Amino acid sequence: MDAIEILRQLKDKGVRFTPQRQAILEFLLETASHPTADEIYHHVKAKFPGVSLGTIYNTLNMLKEHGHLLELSYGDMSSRFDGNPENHYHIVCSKCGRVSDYHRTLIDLDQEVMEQSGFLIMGHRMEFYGICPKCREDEQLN
Amino acid sequence: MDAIEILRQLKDKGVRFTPQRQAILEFLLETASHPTADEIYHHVKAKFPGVSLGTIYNTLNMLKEHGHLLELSYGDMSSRFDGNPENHYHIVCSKCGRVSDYHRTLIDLDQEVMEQSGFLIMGHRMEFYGICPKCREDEQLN
DNA sequence: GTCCTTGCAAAACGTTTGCAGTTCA
DNA sequence: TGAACTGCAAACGTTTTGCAAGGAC
Repeated sequence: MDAIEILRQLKDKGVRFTPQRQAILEFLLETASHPTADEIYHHVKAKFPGVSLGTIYNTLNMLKEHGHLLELSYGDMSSRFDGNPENHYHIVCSKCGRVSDYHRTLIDLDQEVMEQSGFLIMGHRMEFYGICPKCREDEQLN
Repeated sequence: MDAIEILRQLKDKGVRFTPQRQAILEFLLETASHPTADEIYHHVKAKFPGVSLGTIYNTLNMLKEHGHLLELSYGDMSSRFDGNPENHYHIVCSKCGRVSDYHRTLIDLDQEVMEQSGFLIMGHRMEFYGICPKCREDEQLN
């Protein structure tokens, strides 16, 4: 599903289609880099020099509320955003902060957790923490 | 392992044993509530009226660096801290923000991820998102 | 005695809010 | 036309930093 299609669907919910939103969403869908709000801001600014950070956050929060975006936050740095929020997993480098995707079909635990906990489970997130190959290489050189 | 034992171990790494640190760590170990820094601050303040928030953060960061603490952050609120960071899982209520533990021995994925990704995996975190029983009840009443 | 830690205050940072003007439907 | 959105700037809450005084070892 591309940016235009998603925004058309959102129109039915009273969300307006604006060129800024299109640019933000297109960038999120085409990148696999889990960008921060600031990185999105600078990228969109190339096309729309007048765009503001407030608009970026406005759009990110709107997309998050409608389930088109996953926010990944880690106490020591700004949030990163993942525009492909279907169930997949992340590997976070504790040294450089890079976030990689890990593609693998895991067992479907949601149903089991729902039955055991009484929660109404909407989704899940799984993350592995470690040192990425590049940082391990750097460590060996020093 | 209790607070005193952990702090004794840290002494070998040049970390000083202070009563404030003991109080913070004791609270983290005895509670299952995943408190925020501010909640820890107010709790410790009962014993040490002069303690400052800066000291709380100082201690939390020190414990995190030494692997005695897991920081759980969620873009829309302040970080929560888990003083029992061995592998277990969380269920986060999207309405009230409460974090519950989910105890279950999962398959050991770390080794597999390590082989497939080239990362040196140190640990992982798994979280389920949904609505807790109390909030579901509240919804039905309204 | 040394160096780490504390408490305090100020600063920094990411994010949100308020508002006047603009744009989409 | 009217509600939603934009850009800007100010505000907000959490976390970090700088520094002088105090405490652990």
